Amino acid sequence: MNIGEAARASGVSAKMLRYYEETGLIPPAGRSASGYRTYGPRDVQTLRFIRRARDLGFPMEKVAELLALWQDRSRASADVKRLAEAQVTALEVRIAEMQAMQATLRHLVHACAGDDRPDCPILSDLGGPSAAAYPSLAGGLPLAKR
Amino acid sequence: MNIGEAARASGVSAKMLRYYEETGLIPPAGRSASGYRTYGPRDVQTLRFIRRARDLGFPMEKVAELLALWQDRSRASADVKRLAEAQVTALEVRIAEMQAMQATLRHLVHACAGDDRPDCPILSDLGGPSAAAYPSLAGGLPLAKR
DNA sequence: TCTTGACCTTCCCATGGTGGGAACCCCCAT
DNA sequence: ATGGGGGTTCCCACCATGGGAAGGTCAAGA
Repeated sequence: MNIGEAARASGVSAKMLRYYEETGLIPPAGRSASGYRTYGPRDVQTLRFIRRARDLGFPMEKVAELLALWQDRSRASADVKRLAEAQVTALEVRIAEMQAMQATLRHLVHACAGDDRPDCPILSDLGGPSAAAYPSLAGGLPLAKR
Repeated sequence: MNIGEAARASGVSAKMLRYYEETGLIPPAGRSASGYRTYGPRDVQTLRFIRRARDLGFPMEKVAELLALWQDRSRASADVKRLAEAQVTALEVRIAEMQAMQATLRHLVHACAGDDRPDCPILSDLGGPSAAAYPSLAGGLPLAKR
């Protein structure tokens, strides 16, 4: 299989395949005589594993750990579970942060007339000197990706 | 006020202050004879506005729009409200994605013994050929920032 | 007056994952 | 032999932020 086919079969883009190889997440693929990367069904399986772990929100670093455990036949399932639980917690934190933002926003939206007059509690709140309950310490929130 | 003091007073780091200026979000600050940037209470208020909008998860682009509306005395509150509502929706989407991940993860965690044996449904699921309900199309999720 | 330390300046680099695209090579079918 | 659809490497951009180097400035205390 060439890189494009492996990408289609695994759901990981060719671009990412090269990147994963470069960063050492996966070992260098074999090469054809003319320098093309070649992949087997086993590689595709590994890539699918990675893809799914990413889809569950694991950062690359954790994906690497999961991958290592997956390939270690003498692993303890407790180690895997720990990673998964940590991810659940990480998600919880992020979700809570965003929900706090949402609560504040909904409150403000509710108070805004939304007509053609300039008075707007949303702006006065953002601009005001008040200490207002801001969810601070949030993340940059790259809203919308892929 | 020098940049450090303005940073402390507004909650925006000096680094970000320079960056906001560079990208045109805020106009260039005045300069002292020796080249130091100088800020007044009004600037601090603007910075606090920006900080709060960021804390509500607005991306820079939207912050710029909010800022423009804030400074436009003839704005229609409807425009502000629209922006805020869009942000609520954006957050909703992200939250839903993460909750889907969490649901899948919790399910898997629940099924894992978490002892010293190697058998682990989490790994078999990630590695398996099954189509399993993966929340795909999620974000990169830069977990943990600031 | 001189030193010291806390401040400021600009400039470059890194992050995390991903996509875009240029410039070039290779393989197969017509 | 030619064209199109692969592949390869390399660099750039995103978004918003932090880190740090190299050097100029300011104010307080000796």
